[in-house]
Amino acid sequence: MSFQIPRGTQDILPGEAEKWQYIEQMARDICRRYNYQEIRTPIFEHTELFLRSVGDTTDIVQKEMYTFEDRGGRSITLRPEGTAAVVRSFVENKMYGNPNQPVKLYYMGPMFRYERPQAGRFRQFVQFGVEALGSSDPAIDAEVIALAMELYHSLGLKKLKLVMNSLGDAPSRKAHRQALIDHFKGRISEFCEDCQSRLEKNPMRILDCKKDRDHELMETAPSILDYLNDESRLYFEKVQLYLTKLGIAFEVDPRLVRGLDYYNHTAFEIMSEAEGFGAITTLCGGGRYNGLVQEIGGPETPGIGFALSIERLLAALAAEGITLPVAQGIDCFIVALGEKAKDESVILVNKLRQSGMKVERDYQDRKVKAQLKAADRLESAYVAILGDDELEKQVIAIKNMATGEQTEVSLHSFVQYMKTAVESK
RNA sequence: GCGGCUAUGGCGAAGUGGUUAACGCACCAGAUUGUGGCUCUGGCAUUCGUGGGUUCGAUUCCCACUAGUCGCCCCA
Repeated sequence: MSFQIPRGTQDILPGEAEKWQYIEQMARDICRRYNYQEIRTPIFEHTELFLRSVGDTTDIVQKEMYTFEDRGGRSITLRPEGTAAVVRSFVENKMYGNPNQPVKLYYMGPMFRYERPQAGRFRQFVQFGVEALGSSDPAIDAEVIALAMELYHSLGLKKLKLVMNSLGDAPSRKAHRQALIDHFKGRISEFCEDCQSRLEKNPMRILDCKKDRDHELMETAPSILDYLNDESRLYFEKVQLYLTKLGIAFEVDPRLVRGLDYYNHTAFEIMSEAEGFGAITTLCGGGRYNGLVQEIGGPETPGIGFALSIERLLAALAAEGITLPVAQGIDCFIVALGEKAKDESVILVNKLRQSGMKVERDYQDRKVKAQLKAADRLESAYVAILGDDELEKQVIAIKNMATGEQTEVSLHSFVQYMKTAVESK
């Protein structure tokens, strides 16, 4: 074997690609109805953008970025997530000056993270995400979450869990942070190495630790929810109220901490609860990032968004045994026998296609039997057979593959006959 | 970045330190010289991920590499 695909990447082959198209189409249609517009940004950005936005203490920045120097000596990074670039573009193109606020955007495309591949984890994966910039109305938080849920529901997923938390605003976080440090400080030596280093850098993440989750101090640790100031608390309550009014079930998990530094207030994850899904169950993650636009050099602008992986969405569909209604099969297969008939079939195939039908023929010089077999394999609804006999009479035989019935129609009425047959099917 | 398991034809899968590598599916041909889905017959891996080692001999034993897979960390 001379070449193989790079680790953690995948070819999406025919048969599978149709599912992607179906999902993408569904996502676009939902965005249209929610009035989110597509934005396409480059696949790479200046490294500095991600250091600033994602946060240089995060795992993404510390060990997962595809960073390289280009020929001009610039440090370039393949985007590990979508929000940074959208915000960069928002600022660079002065979308904050757009009279239509908030600016509601969506994107779909590959992201890159240098990781060990695993079930549901790839080095190149596709994210669909939305960002709403310019509003701090809790209704937009609920709208963004509803949009994600609608996509999953419209594809038939049922076994989902929406988990919510509020990370609060800056003063709330600061107070909570201090409370956490005070809580763990005395006995931090009883915790894992990671947690020990988290104590000063980001004590909130200790709560998220899988290793030490049973430690008694975890139970009694101060919850962010108790440290939210009035403004933050009311905001979170309003988001929950709206979700409830929308009939979207959720649970509040005060331990939910998102991996990127830029989040505040609303944080949420949508997870699959399907049996045998594997270790990674997060389908979608998102939250509010009110300081990010300013961090990137724009005016103070609130924002909220989410990102979800199409790969994991497909895995969730598979886990729930859902088959997407992707069209398969063709309308007509033209079997041609003999040189003259083959010459004629070139034209007939073209005519059918131009009138909207999905049509195929033989290009392998196969015998009748094999051509019929090929038609069967392609799940063709009809087969049209043209040989010397038919050519002489200026007719063509049409066989309904489901019933086996066969009739002859004149060549000049062939296209019209096929059209009505296919449409009435 | 760390650990477990795996690597045989287009796919699934058995197998043994020794001159012919099961089987199933798919595919091709024929039985049916102009008609598919069923049946029958035949065909289809100078070769067992790559490289090296042990051995008289390795697909089978050992090592490395690569890849897949599952898990840890973390995330989408």
